[in-house]
Amino acid sequence: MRLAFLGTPDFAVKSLAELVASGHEITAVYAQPPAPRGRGQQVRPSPVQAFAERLGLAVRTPASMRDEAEIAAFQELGLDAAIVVAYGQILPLEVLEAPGLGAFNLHASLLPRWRGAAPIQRAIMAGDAATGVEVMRMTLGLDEGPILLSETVPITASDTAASLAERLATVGATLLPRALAALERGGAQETPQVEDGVTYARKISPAEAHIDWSRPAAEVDRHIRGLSPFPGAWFMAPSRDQDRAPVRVKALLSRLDAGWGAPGEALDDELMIACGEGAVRLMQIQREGKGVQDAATFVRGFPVPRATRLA
RNA sequence: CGCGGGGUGGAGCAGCCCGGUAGCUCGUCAGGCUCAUAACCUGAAGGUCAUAGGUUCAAAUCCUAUCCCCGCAC
Repeated sequence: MRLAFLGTPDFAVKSLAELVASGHEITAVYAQPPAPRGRGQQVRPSPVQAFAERLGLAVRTPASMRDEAEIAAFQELGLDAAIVVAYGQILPLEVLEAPGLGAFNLHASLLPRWRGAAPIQRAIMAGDAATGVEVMRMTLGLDEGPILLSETVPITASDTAASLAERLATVGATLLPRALAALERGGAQETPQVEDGVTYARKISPAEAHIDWSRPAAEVDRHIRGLSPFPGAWFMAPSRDQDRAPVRVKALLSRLDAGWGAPGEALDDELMIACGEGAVRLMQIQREGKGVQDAATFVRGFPVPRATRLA
């Protein structure tokens, strides 16, 4: 089929790769414009753009798909279908209706649960036992279109947003060629979303990343894993010298542990921290301005002895 | 010229502000203890303190330049 692929981050790269591998003609790849990123704030292309260019695909990076000329150019492509995976822009109706078969989106949740921007993080934070990926037909409403294909993916107790996203991206990528194959032979079944159980996955705000040790350990643990690695749940740890300012530290991986104490109190020398109920053990740590370290390495250079109070 | 942090024995860090040649936790090696051990005890090896200049009686510590590394809200 003659396709356009719209996507931006790493999550979308596997999908594009699968579509290419399954022999479809990728007429154009759309990605968010290159933005200043990383050290030196150099302008770098997004993962999808970089990948597409390596394959020699035509890439367009319009600032807005609402632009008249962009819409016209898109309509000129003569597409059978458009595939959208984490593109990062709301698409106007003209774009959704331009391809003969329509536009389809890969979404990382079991709709109608977690419509919106941060479904993976929200699913972990909410303690969902499973989530999934779905291919749906795009409509004007936010993630409200009918579902073509769906695959459930369990969430484990050691999943972080990163590890779960990795699996979802892999599974999701395999769904796209299947959906297209069904569409091609006219056998695609589109099931409207149920009205019940609609939730919205609000964008993660930096403010909510601060760990509240007074919450139950299960919640703290999910909070840490759901926000890992981005933006990273954090807390303040007192410096070795008392007269030095406390240090901001991110917890990137944790697990539940058995222990009780005042919220935020270290219950041993190895980062078992008391919560409102129970305790968590921090497994992976990142100090302000530093790289990621496992707990043992971190503690060697930054002791957090029993009875230390974290905030 | 976007911003910030850093380069100290194999690892992670302290020491630098208030100059006087190096410390902590771990690892390694040897010996001991133990039924045994990643546990414990004793001892040892291992560092031109990123590089090059400068100031000074004296620099990891102050000044200058260079190289390299790390982190920046999707």
